[in-house]
Amino acid sequence: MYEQLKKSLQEHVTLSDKEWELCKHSFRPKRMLKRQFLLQEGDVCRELAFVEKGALYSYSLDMSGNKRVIRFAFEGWWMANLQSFFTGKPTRLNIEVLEDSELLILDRKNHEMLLEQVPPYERYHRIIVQNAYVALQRRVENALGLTAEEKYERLIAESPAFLNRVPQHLIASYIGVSPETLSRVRGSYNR
Amino acid sequence: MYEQLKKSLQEHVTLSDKEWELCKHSFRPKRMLKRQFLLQEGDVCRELAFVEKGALYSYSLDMSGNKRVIRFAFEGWWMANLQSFFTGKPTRLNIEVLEDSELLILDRKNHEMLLEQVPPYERYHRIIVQNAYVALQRRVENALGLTAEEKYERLIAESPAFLNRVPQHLIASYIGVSPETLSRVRGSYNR
DNA sequence: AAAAACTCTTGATATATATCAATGAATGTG
DNA sequence: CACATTCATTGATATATATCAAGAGTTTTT
Repeated sequence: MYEQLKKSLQEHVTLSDKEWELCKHSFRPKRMLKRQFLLQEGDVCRELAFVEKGALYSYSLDMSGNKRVIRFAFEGWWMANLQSFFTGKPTRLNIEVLEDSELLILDRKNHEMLLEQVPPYERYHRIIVQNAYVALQRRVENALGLTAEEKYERLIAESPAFLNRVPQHLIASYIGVSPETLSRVRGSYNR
Repeated sequence: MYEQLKKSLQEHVTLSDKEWELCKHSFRPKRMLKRQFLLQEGDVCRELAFVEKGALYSYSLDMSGNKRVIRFAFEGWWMANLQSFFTGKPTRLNIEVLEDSELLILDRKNHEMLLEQVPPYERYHRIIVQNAYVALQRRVENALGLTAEEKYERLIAESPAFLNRVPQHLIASYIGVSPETLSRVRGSYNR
């Protein structure tokens, strides 16, 4: 149940057994089924979720009620709305379960306790957020000013794993094109 | 010369006098003039820059040679290409001086020394990157799927300071529209 | 097994925005 | 001060992509 978490921590920092036990017991396991919501628009995000198994995605709804996918999270990834988590303000985002999942939930109090008590945990978190920032910046570069075809090519190059696990219309939303356009881009690809 | 840096640190963490001295002396001051380059495409980013005074911006060049603005940095902000800084690989970005500037430069060795030696510095960095991540995610939301007019409205709402200090064509690039379109959006606004 | 809901594809049309081009204003430079 | 750059505006046109609409194939639900 905690394999992915342990693996993720060990990839970036070294923990004593005692530190690991303290981390481990700060999380609460939670199973969720496809289509369930981890967070809904208007809620305050009070917890961080670590994905042990399965897949989640977050999105906002535009004025016409269309989903605007923000990001996906698979095994070994974190998911939350950090803005709401840190500010305590209601979120504009929904987090929905894409595949039946096993999550490890960490509430704010425990998160802060770990940051204080376990220095490698704070280091881990710095590195994780750093990496997420770099990836996100790359995404901004790919979102602005590219054609639909270029966006799709870059997705294939940079995040091929998404293609097998995520419905095409969510991919379309993620790269900021309509589902029809993505379908046509893919169509012209096969010729 | 170190006012902004001290202010930025104190906003997020508490440092002993000794820790502050250690931080301070790890930086190297550097003056730069408008149009000079802090980093050029193909270079490896080996330093973090903190802006004491002035303004910088980073951008990549698309296939047609047009600038694609990634971000701006004013007093109290950090600037670097983190991807290149952490991986040691050559950057695709240019960092150019927008207004004559006073920078504080921190090389990788000193950065890592501070992370090790000064716990509040690591905490500061975690928080800074966290905040940058939240801001960047907001930007992705604003970049994808909005009309030119909506993008401009959100920029006014969220980063009004940019408008006074940055030429309009760079703003246009930053929000991902052509300079002509931005000009027209602004024009229709004044009526 | 039938019905319902979801997903992808394909076609026709509309539209927002890029592109091309010219002009004038503002700014910097020898 | 003349000259060259840079910058913003405006018009005409082209084009990529959204939107609207229908149908076929899947998957899910009852």
